[in-house]
Amino acid sequence: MAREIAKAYDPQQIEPRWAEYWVKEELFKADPAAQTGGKVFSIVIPPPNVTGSLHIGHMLEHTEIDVLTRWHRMRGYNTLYLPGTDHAGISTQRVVVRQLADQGVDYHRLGREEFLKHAWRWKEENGGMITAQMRQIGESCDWSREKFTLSREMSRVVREAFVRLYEEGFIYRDKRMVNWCPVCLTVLSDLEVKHEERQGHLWHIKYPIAATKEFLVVATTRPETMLGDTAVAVHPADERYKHLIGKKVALPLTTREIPVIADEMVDREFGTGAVKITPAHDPNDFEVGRRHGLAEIDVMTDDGRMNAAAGAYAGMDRFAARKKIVEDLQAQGLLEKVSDHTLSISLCERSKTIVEPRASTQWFCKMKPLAEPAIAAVERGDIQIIPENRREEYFNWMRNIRDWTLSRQLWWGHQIPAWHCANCKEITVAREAPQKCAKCGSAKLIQDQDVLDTWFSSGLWPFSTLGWPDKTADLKTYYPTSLLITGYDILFFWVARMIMLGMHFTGEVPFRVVYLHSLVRTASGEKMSKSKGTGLDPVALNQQYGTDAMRFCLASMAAPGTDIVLSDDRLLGARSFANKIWNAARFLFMNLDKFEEGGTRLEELASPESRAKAPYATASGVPLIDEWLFARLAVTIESVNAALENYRFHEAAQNVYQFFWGDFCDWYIEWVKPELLSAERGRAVVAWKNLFAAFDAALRLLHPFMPFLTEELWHQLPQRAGAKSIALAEFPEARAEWKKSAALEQFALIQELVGSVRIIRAEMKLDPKKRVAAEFSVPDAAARKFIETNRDGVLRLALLSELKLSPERQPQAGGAVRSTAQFDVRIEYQEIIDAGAEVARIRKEIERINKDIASKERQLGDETFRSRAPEKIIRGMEITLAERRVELEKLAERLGQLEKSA
RNA sequence: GGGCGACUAGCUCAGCUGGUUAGAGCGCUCGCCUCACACGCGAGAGGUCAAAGGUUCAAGUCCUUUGUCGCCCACCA
Repeated sequence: MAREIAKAYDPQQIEPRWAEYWVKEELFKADPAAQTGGKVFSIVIPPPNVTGSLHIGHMLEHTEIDVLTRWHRMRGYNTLYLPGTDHAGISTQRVVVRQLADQGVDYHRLGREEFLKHAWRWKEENGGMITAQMRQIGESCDWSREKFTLSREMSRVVREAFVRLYEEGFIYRDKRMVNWCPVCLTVLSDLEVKHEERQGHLWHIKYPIAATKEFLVVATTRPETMLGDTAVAVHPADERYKHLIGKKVALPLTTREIPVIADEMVDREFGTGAVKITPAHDPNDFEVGRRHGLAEIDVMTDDGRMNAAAGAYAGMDRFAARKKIVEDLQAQGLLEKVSDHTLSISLCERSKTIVEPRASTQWFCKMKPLAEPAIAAVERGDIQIIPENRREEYFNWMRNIRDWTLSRQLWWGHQIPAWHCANCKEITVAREAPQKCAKCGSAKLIQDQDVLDTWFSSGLWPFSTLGWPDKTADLKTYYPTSLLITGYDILFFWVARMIMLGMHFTGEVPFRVVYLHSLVRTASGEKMSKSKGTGLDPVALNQQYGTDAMRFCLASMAAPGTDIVLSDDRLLGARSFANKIWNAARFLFMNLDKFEEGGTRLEELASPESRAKAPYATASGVPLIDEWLFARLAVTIESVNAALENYRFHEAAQNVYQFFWGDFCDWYIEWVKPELLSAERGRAVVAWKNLFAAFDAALRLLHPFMPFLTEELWHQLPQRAGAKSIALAEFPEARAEWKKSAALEQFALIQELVGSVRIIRAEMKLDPKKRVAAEFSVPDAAARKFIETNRDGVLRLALLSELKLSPERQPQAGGAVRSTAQFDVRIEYQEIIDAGAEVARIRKEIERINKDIASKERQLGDETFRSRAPEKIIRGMEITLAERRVELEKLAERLGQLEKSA
């Protein structure tokens, strides 16, 4: 029965149906009992960045993940998603903090419990939204697992990991220089600090030398920190200052006197060669201070204002204080000069405020010993990093790794499992809250208020989600996982730490392959970001183009190594492709009744046994066109598989596109149309069977890329009883009996035949409806034979009224002629063609061929080339050369005729 | 200061381990509303592969230098 489907593909009508269906039917639920012959594909999924909604970057990532997962699933793997961890903890907090601020609530005063209530509520609401959006874009993963993240179970895992690392001596507590954000009121890891070049000043300040009228001039970019100076350092070998070492200088604006010390770290060339030392506010100075036993005077408050130690400046904002101090110094004549200076400032990645280096007591993790095995694993190839060039980046960072600042002064996150004794200050690190202090027995224990960097728990994800520290069946089956896909921007934040922690705790790598995808950028090349307002909204694009189009577009642009700039053009192209598929299906559906009248049940054809029978033969064998199409299909399947195996999504997409549009639609459907409607029943049925088989295979081939569209069409086609989803159908196999290279060559010649007539028609500006007679001269007898068998198709596609075949080289003049090495075609037509243009064209062509011939003759005549080049290249070149010569000869002949008749 | 990447048709980009006439999509030109599709069909124009050297029988592809743009890392006051 003929089926009506809409005239154009409307994603808004189709797509919403399926996302929920997939999840409801639990199509993507891992099945450890599945008989997969040990074929397991487990994939670690990065978290959606829960700052409100998805952005287009997620689309790329999840398209890649989903393509690979569906592809594996269709090929009989037991597949498992490990949904990404909540690294969004901090961004969640940021959003909630902002919202609270809008309501006039101070986050820091709120307290942990109260704040978490707000944060959880927000996360419930928005987490649900994210899940819905993920569904909408075709992600079939069950995001409810994400709730695991901050659950009690996860806390247990995090504590376990923390305590173990502590007991093994990796985690320690220390006072040292850290990056402090005065707005977020927390310490930041090095990775959370961004650097920026800014135009600043270098203030030269005169420090009076005690008991003299002299001054020692120091240069600084941050005058406000001078209030915390506890020394001035010079280079020990600096002749200018040697005599001052050990002397004292008066610290201006204060009553303190500070020593002049000698330290190698001073660069004699920079500034004045004398450096003020502020151990509490500068990393270098901190080191120097420790070496020389200097006091560490912190002159600032947590929120970046001057504290009591700053004397008269107490209470002022650090930048206001800077201004005032400079003014005061000037007033006292202690400011020698101010010069311009370009400096690199440190900014908090989130609040964009200038980070204040501060000495502070924090929790740290020793990284060197964790990094070593992680480096070795990548060196050995136990973990493969793709693309290759990121390996170096990984090594570079890992070899220069520094200890990791674990603690954060936030309410949101996993609280550090350490308890401080109110009595004796002893710290107890434990899995569960201890009853009393191990040292003094006091019961007055207070848990450390700090939380762990979210990347700590994220780093445990590949095994914590599988049940670690217990030895679970999941862990055994799915760990090490097969693959991690993520953006290269979190290689260090997340990937490196998962490798280090994974190897440390499980003794095995957490994943075999790390595929680092590109970042999607805006037209102006910026990284897409919500906060900058440069992100494309996937939901809006969804409305505009459809998810399948978006997915296909992203996949086709996902060449590894370079970033992606998304454009409307590409999206439109992908939408057109979706529409093309839809319409090809529409063509099938409109004529289904004719097929079914033939007595074959379509649903029978959809069985694997029937699929093996394609292509079907008529009484006279399998038609060339069908052999050709299935040969092309086999080639396409093979290249798609190869491409996906190597994460070359763009190649896979391109191959599918080319096959479906170029081969299936443009040639196959056009060619078999009349056969489908043929009065000859048997022939029509065979044509339909093959068309159906090919289309069915093409749909399955396309499914990983365009899940919605293919699911819809697959359901529209009759399927066997109990068939649930195309996602569970087999991915097409490149069957050995499909690979007919002869058919590929033969049909290629026919395509050329048709093409050459079309060229002539276009050049002569023939009325498209006007059929003309063509004369082909084909010296090769075998070729003449298969052209003869396929005469009808050529007649139709080339719009010919008549087709003459001769074995002779075409001698006659007149009409329009086109030649290749294999054949000539001549079209007789009374209207005179533009002889001048034709002559010009031929001359140009001759020139090109001449060049080519000359270059090949030169190479083939070269003994070194002949002795060194592979046989295949030489043979190929000889054949091509022979063909070129024939072409040249024909062109010259034709040119002669034209010139004679002119 | 280190490290990495990009530079190929008007535009956006492919081109994996060097190998016969460098590709695609969009745009443009010409002709078509041909009963699946104008989100379409057929044809065409358009490139000294950023520059200069080098290695090689052979270079868009490997090496060196230069230029332009971008990114990442780095505690120089």
